[in-house]
Amino acid sequence: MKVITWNVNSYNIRKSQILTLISEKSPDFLLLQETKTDKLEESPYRNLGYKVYHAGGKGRNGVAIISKREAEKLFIGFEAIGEEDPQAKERILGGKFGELYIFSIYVPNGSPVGSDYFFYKIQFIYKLREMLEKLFTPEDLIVLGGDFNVAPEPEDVYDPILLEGQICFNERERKAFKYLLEWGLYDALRVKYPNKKGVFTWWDYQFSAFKKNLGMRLDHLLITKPLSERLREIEVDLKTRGLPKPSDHAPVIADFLD
DNA sequence: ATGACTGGAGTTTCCAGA
Repeated sequence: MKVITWNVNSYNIRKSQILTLISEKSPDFLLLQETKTDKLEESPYRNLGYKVYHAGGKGRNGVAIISKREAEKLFIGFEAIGEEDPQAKERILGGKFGELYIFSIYVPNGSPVGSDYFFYKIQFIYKLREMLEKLFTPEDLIVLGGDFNVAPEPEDVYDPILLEGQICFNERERKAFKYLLEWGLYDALRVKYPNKKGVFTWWDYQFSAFKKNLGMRLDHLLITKPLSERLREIEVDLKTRGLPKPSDHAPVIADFLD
């Protein structure tokens, strides 16, 4: 079973790259973030044998699940914990696929540090754990994939001294992210590569950051223990980030034993 | 040339992204 998560930074601009990724990798589940549209077409994916599930707003946010299997149930926003948060409805989309639960997540950026929006981001991460507690147990087969906008450890940014305290790499965000994991999730990349340095998923469009590998690891596949035991391989798709007119994020691709 | 941000909304500029 192959699962890919990718912040595409606009569905419309990245459409052909998305179709290429599907053709080349044939994922069982493709999780998209920042579709930045309220309408996501279905026919190109139907033709390739995929179902499309999308929750998005005009010009901003937007999460999708493109799946070979049909969802038996969908989870949108924080409805499971009784929250009527309109933003969350464009940032959280989950589906039940047999015994698997797959989520596409787009955590708010939260800039600037210390602003109301920053605290909204922190709360958002705590609420994700609350949602898991309400719906599941850590023995369930769960994938939380997406752009979490948090680099969890010093190895996950190109310069931890320079970036300490900045957005996506400060104590409050790392603490919230760790608390989410402590419910019973494993950071799939670190399951396979616990100490590997220089693995990033986002590079600024400016300053030739990708060429110099000045990036951060913000996109994650968080999985429960039974899935971590089935993790075969995981990689960041640098080729897609290197294409002309790329997203600023690279896809993260994981393969599990069936 | 040792280098230059992108996308969306909606208008010719601003804002968010991270």
